[in-house]
Amino acid sequence: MLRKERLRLILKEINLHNKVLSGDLSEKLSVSEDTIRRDLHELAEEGVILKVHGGAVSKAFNYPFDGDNKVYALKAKQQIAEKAIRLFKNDMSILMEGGTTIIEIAKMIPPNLRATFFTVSPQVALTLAEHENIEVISIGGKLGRNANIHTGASVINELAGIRVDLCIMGANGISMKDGLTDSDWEIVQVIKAMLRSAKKTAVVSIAEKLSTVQKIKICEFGFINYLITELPPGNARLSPYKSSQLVKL
Amino acid sequence: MLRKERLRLILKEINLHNKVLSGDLSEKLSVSEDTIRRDLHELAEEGVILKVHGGAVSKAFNYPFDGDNKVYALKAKQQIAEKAIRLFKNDMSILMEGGTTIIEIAKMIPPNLRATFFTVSPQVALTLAEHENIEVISIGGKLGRNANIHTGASVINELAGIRVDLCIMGANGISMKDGLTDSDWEIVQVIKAMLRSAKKTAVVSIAEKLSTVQKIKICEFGFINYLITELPPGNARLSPYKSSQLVKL
DNA sequence: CTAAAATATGCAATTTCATGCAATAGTTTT
DNA sequence: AAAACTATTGCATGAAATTGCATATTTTAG
Repeated sequence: MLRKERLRLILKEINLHNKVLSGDLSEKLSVSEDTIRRDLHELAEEGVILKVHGGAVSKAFNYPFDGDNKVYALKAKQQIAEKAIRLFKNDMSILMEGGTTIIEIAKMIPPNLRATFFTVSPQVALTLAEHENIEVISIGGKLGRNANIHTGASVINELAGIRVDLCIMGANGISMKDGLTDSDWEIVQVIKAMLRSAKKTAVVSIAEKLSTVQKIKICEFGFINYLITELPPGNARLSPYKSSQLVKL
Repeated sequence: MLRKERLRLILKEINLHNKVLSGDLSEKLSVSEDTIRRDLHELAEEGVILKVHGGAVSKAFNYPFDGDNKVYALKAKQQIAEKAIRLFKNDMSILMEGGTTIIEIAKMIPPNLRATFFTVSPQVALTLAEHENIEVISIGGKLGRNANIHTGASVINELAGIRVDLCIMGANGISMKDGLTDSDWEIVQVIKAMLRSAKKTAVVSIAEKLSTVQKIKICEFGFINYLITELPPGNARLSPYKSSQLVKL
């Protein structure tokens, strides 16, 4: 059998079943596993499959959402993400909310970080799943209408049962006087539960949201350990925000 | 024999069988392998074939799909989706597994359908979320490494607590003799739990997977109410599949 | 942490390939 | 028709590709 022929069969098998094991292919195609590995390596180089320990998986299956969506204020959010990942250390457990900023953080996690992530956002879960060394646990529940966040009593329940080192959350309104606020009651309930589950909490937000207030209160600033914006920590617009334990990044 | 004539025969052979071996041709046409190689080289220069180590393959043979992130056998999966949504009625509760076929179903749900969907797949959840009138509930848990499906004890637990009208699932291996099979133990556990939670079960699969068997058994065909492929229900390839309650779509 | 599985890498045996060369066949020119 | 010339072919040789095995390393699972 020609090598090319074999490569094509492997590709077909992967597209058909979403994943293959080197051992199975070796048996089916009557070549050594070494050869299969070399084949998979080549297909992965071409970018048509995704090689994993033990075999390979279909790429289309793993990235069906690599879309065209433009993110508002992407650059600022990436700057925020760069700062946020400095808080991550090996073997931490980290709870992530949802939103475009937090997805940017998830994308930017260094590949060698070894940690456990909890999240209430399917998008964040999928983004996190692309990293080899991290374990992803979705807190499931009713998918909220407005934001793509799991909400409802089951989420609150599950969150009550976990304890993480760090919680990363966004906030729609940030002001020193009124604390963190949002406009969606369901989401506020979830965020409150997240706060209770975390030893430390970081709030990420583009500067544009500073000094804005939404209808529903999440918490006072006293509960927040880190405030991360795209501004340098010394910027005048951040000077109103201070509390005994607040660190600006 | 004229060289031109030989070239024509070689090309015909490749178009017929999608591949040729230099050795075979040498024997069949009574010329040395060197000559065959020179012939193949020339045809490859013209761009009509693809020369590979050991012989040549047809150009169309090279890659079965064109794009980057295209779904394999998309058209067939869309045909399946069209049939599957015929099972959906207002006010049903429906449990969906994951996979590219099921995502196509989720995309194709009619906008006016009013129903509750449960799913163990973040991607399916997000796809479902685009429909106004349906409620989406994620069954959360550890995100599996191979497929993007929530797995683990918590998923089994949660599934044990729900009862739905219909379960839509894929299967990697389908055969009348061995029933439904898959290759991932974690996923099989989840699917088994899904089966227990559903009053009726539909299996969707492209015809290519028929008569294939994977390592781990999910269940016999007797547990399945609907088998949905892209083939018409009367197709001969479906005739082996029959049980007292099985409906083919 | 430890043991088992999977992987990467170097190596050797085999097969296939490219190239130069000479012999032959076919074509053109004289 | 003979000479000159070009194209084709087979063979020899060294280069390159392919594959399986041995071994060291990495990854995974318990």
